[in-house]
Amino acid sequence: MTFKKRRVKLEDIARHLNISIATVSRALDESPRVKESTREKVFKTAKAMGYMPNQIAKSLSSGKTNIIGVIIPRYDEPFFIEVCRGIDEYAREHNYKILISSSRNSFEFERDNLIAFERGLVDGIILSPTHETEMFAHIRNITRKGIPVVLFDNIREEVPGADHILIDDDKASFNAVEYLIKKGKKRIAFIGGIIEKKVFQDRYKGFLEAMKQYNVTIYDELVMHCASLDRDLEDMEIQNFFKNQKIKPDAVFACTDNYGLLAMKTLLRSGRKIPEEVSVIGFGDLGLGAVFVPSMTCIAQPTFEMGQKAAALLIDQLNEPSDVKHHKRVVKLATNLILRDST
Amino acid sequence: MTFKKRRVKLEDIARHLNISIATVSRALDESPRVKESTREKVFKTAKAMGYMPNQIAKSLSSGKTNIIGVIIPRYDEPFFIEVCRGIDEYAREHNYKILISSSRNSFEFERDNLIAFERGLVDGIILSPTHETEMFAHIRNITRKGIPVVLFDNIREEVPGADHILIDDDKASFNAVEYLIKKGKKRIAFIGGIIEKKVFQDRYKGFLEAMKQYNVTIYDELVMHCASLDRDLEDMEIQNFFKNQKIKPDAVFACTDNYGLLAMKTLLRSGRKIPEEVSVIGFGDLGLGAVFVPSMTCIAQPTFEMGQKAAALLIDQLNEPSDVKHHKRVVKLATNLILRDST
DNA sequence: TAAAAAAATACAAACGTTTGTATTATTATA
DNA sequence: TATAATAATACAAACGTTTGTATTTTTTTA
Repeated sequence: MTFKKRRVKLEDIARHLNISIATVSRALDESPRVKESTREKVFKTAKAMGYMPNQIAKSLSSGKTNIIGVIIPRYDEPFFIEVCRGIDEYAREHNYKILISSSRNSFEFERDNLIAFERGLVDGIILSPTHETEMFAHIRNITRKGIPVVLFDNIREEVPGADHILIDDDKASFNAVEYLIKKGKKRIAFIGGIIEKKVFQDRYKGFLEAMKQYNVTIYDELVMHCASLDRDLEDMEIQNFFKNQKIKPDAVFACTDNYGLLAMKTLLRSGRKIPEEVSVIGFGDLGLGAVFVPSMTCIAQPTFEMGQKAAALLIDQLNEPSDVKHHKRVVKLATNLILRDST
Repeated sequence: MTFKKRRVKLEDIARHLNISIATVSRALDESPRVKESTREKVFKTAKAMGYMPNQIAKSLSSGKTNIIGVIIPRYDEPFFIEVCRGIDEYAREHNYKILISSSRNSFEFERDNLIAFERGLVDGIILSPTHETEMFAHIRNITRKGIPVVLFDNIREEVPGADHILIDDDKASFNAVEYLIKKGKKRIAFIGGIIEKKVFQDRYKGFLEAMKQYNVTIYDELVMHCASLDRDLEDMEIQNFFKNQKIKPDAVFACTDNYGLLAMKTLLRSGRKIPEEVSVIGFGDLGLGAVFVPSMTCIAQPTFEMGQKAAALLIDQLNEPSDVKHHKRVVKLATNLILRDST
């Protein structure tokens, strides 16, 4: 007998106890305005009738949904998932839920997602812009409406009114490459990512700076920027990169941990010895860098903390009285070079 | 000047054009009940005033949120993320959003999440039960209220009214182990997962069946069930497993791809040759099985499709007229043994 | 050109809460 | 015991839509 019984609402409780809806509402809120005995009766009846508050009605009435919208470029990137975990953890502790949307590396999707979020479903937004995102007008539109926004990871342009969280990619790369140079490496290969992406520009910059500062020759043949957005294609690209090199690199600096692992795989399969003949450093410590044989040296980012911090900044904005002019904050997080067997 | 201008609503458009709210609403809906010229005026004004419909009000009025709630045991498991991607893809195509919540491998959290979803925030729920989930009463509570539910992956008990999606774990394991046996392996090690989890019980069962059917000796020392819920601990457990074995396995069947990779890592580091001395098969093809050197043979599950199917079943339930008695469906998906260098 | 039919629009209730204000019931004070 | 103070409750508007029904306007028909 699948007869769908109507949801119990405040009115039902009120009618049953012959009191007003307002009193029921206040009783359930433990307001001091209702008599102890009434409150007890209401609780008992609510439980007996299986009352469940209607979140939507609550939200409409209060103007708050307690949902944070999160937009990331892709799901199949442990970095973003880990950030989401951080956001989720902090959010949950503060009574917020998160609604994750992928922009699928597309500016169009990013904008559409943003517009969807603008319809009052979320109280605030945490966003990691895609590499396609050149114009930030769509984000400014949101902040201008007074909707709190926190940006992270790939920020090409600062948005007035939004908070920003970044990694010092430039410096992190510099340190890693410097480390290779000091180990005596002369032919250092660089595997970058989509060059339109600010983080990859910065990592490249750090590489260049270190090479120049220590006067190490940069071989064009040993520099590539991965353009693929798909795991399988990345693999192909990296294989091709190493295939016909006349100069054999004695070190590889890869701008993601996946690139690092793919490089190691390709090198090992072509018979090269790691780290004896060639060292490898990856960026990020979420893939299987620690499990790979040999394990991979890499730059660890505080990914989870990044998410937590993003959530913290957003919720902080949400708690601001609306007449306070929000002061834009830029948070820079530090990285950490983890030495393993590949160097 | 951060003055928060009030959201534009239907009323504002109505007043501006001196027509009724109902007409504005219908005009924006392209209802045939409004005159062409009126519709045009409304659209123009809406755009000019920057109107954005209020999703919450819409939901309250229509009784639909167009949100699907998804509960998974953990985020840091590529399997679940991939399923979520599948759900998201299908959902998005059908104008639904997904709200993901992690139960953190805890029954308590799972139940709490379910209760949160019961508050009318989501139209339906897709859930993968934790290993702790023995009682399914909390899920039955939901279906009884007429809220559509689809379960996947770790289903210990069928829930009346819910749809179920599973993998034929038993058979997949049987086939993999049979493959090892036919290759002539005599000392096959088994690395299982939390034994409370139905999927791991089934994978173990498949292993046992194959071993018995072909009369291969099962060495207690070569069988373990990983109990950890944390990546680092898993690593330790597996290292310990191999450490003091008197019998050296000539093959390893691991119940997740991560276990498989950890096993390969441990074996390689202790100087064993793969596949010459020992073969390894993993379950799942989402980690770096293809990137590892040597690459890992594994049982591939249609993870993304699983998510799509789950969303499809759920949305199908949502579209059912509410008086139709829903017929519970059980969908079983097939797996595929991918041969690589580790065997 | 008046009545009937059709088209366009307006009205008002509903969705399930919250919350400010008004009212009633209770207790304290003189 | 009448009155003031306070406690408890009820009323009603508000949140921003949707939608069934009533009303008005326009068009068609005789």
